Amino acid sequence: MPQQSRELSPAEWELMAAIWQLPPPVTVRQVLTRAYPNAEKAYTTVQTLMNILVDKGFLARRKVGNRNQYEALVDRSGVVGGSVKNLASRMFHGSVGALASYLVGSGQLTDEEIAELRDILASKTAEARKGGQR
Amino acid sequence: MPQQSRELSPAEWELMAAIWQLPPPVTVRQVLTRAYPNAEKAYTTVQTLMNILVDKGFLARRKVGNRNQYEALVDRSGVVGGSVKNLASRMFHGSVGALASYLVGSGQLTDEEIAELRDILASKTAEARKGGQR
DNA sequence: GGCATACTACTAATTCGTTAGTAGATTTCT
DNA sequence: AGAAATCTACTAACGAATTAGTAGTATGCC
Repeated sequence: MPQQSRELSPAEWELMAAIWQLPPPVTVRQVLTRAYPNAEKAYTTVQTLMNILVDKGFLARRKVGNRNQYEALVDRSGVVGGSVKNLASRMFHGSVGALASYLVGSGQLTDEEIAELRDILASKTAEARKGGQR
Repeated sequence: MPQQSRELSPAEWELMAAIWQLPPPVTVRQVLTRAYPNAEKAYTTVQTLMNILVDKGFLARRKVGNRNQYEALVDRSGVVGGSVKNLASRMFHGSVGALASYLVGSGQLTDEEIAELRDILASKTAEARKGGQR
């Protein structure tokens, strides 16, 4: 039975990234070609992984004729959010804010990125002020 | 031989978090007590993991008498940085900035956290302006 | 001195992730 | 039609992570 919303392993992420780029539904062949244009992985490897993703509840599989078609059951931002929360919980006692602070203070951002963030935050702040607290 | 700067697994992180809190050097017993005050893990489990951490180059082990003492060889922020880069590379094509943007835009931050970030960024910006472009 | 406790080194079992092969059915090409 | 390619289902194998037990040695308490 399908387990709910675990985390994507690195190899699984590579496949899901390709699947989110393709128009649904997708086939094993399409995912293989998109994710590994130079056949870095074997067809059956991708097949196995996609079936695991079905078991885990990330993909739906539908047999059309005697071929399988797959469709994403989760969207990218949801999975990203889960992974981020996971990282934050391990490293910052679950505080996404602390993770964000670390990033900003870590010196790993370019000046452009810092400026961009400042703008985003300015609009957020304005928004909060306008909307009030609900 | 000691491998260099891989990533910490979840269980390994728990131990390192305890080790970074304790004054060096530490013993297995100290780490066990700190990380698992209610004996959630067995003594030998922690022992095994700490020896693995030595193999991986995260800890140094020194035999004093016939007891082992351990000392961290990496600091917390370095490991955090590595994990963050790792996450960014998998989810945002390696862009830490994109990860930061996602965090700020994701609605996972409280108003206080947003305000705090805004302040940090403001000072960063001022700093950059003062330093000028070299 | 002897019993209990503690520590070390070693081994083991289980699970998960990753990769891919094989067998058999089906489809397609010539 | 017969050969080649493709697809599915199943199996396998290996490494890493996690957890812990056992045997042996040393330490400390009464």
